[in-house]
Amino acid sequence: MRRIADRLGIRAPSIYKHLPDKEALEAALISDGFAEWAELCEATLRDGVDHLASLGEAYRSFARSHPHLYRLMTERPLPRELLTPGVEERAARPVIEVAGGDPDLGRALWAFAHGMVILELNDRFRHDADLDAAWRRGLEAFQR
Amino acid sequence: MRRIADRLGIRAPSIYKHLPDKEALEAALISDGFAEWAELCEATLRDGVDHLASLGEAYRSFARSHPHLYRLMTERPLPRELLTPGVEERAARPVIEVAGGDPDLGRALWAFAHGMVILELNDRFRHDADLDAAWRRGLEAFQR
DNA sequence: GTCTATACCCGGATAGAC
DNA sequence: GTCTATCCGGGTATAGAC
Repeated sequence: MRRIADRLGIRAPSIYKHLPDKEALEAALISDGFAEWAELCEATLRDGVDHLASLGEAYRSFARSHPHLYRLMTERPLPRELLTPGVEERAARPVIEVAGGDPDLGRALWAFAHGMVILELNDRFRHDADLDAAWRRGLEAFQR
Repeated sequence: MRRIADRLGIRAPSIYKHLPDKEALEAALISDGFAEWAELCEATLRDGVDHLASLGEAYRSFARSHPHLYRLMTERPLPRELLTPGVEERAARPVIEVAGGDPDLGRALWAFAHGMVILELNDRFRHDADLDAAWRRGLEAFQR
């Protein structure tokens, strides 16, 4: 709360005049994150050729552009009661769509993308690992 | 440190007579975790039929049996200088092996398994999701 | 809507006696 | 190798003046 207040140019206690507590602040950030991700997806699928590869690139790029937000969105159970209604579904739809409408395959694909991204953010791959190649191999597997 | 001391039946400061600091304690736990995982793998691959499916099951079961240890092993960069020499490689070998010796495919497979496991631990799947089915779909993709 | 002052809790770690 | 007492930094959150 103190660091966020710093960025806003105010003191931490002032935040509580706008939002009830930290959880509400997180929920607002997460809702915005889902909306941004959904827009990114919709743009990507609109004009892309290889939808699977494009979505993979978009996913990795989103996570690397907003690493803290990405963690907020994935590292804990979602505060669903506090989110903007419908954002979660809107964000999930493109991934299921690219999985041919199969929710189980969609979750497997999400798990692969999330695993690649979070292990990269956590610096858990060996530094000589070729992550582009790993992404390619994984997406190839899901292609067929 | 206080909670660990409680479990040991001593006070927190006593830990520092055995280990220099928290990082060293974590490294010791992580080394043990890698060793246990490697043994589990070696047993699994020794007598299993479908190696890929068996390893997937072993991975998920390991993570669910030791959720905090699993997080310790994956959520931050490894303190490699402090680990028992060779444990990381020994733990990684079975996954690369089941990926036909291809390190890139091995990393993709690891990412899928880690993604499935950590999203489950983080309670990030919808509660009506069929995780067994998602695991099956993902492993099928990597099978071919 | 902002501030200052502060309460309260929890974390890792150290000093020094026994 | 254990203990008690303590330090110091960090976190969220509240009270109450302006």
